Amino acid sequence: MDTFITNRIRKLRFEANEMTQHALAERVGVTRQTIIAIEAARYAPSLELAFRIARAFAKPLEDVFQYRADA
Amino acid sequence: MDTFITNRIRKLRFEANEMTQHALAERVGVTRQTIIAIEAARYAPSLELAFRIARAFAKPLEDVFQYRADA
DNA sequence: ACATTATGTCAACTATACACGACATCACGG
DNA sequence: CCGTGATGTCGTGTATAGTTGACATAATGT
Repeated sequence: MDTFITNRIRKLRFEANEMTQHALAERVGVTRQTIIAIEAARYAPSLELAFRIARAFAKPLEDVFQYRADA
Repeated sequence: MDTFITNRIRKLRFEANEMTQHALAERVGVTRQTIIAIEAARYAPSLELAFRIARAFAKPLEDVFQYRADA
């Protein structure tokens, strides 16, 4: 169960000139705690937020978030 | 403002041998009402469900769901 | 005329994404 | 030694995704 969504946000933040969680949060319009929770995969973002995060990194969505289907 | 996610589910259902809403719902593990609401864009699916729907059509996620960013 | 299938609506509920404030830790620079 | 920035936790509250059951309607078939 857990969550079936993984992500590469932390990696992409460091590749993107070491963008901080706070900076990313501001860019995509959520709070710092939300970015922390998503990075830690405590929960998956909404589809809309996933799109905004992917766009913040100028990457296709499936490059940032992966779905592992062992349902 | 409404929702910023649009989708091509209805079109893809008919292209996929006229798959019914009920059949799609079963394939992705949600109820029929959920598919109706998403098709009608009354709300956006979760990221996880979006991945499952895209996979049901064997399409990349961004082929099924679009984000329009006039926030 | 009746049954069935596909689509849609409504209301009440549960689960979860996200906000907000407070507080803790660690690294770094002055 | 102290301040600040970056990361993380906890608790509580709100918004929204998704469920369930009931009911409506149009289209098709027998």
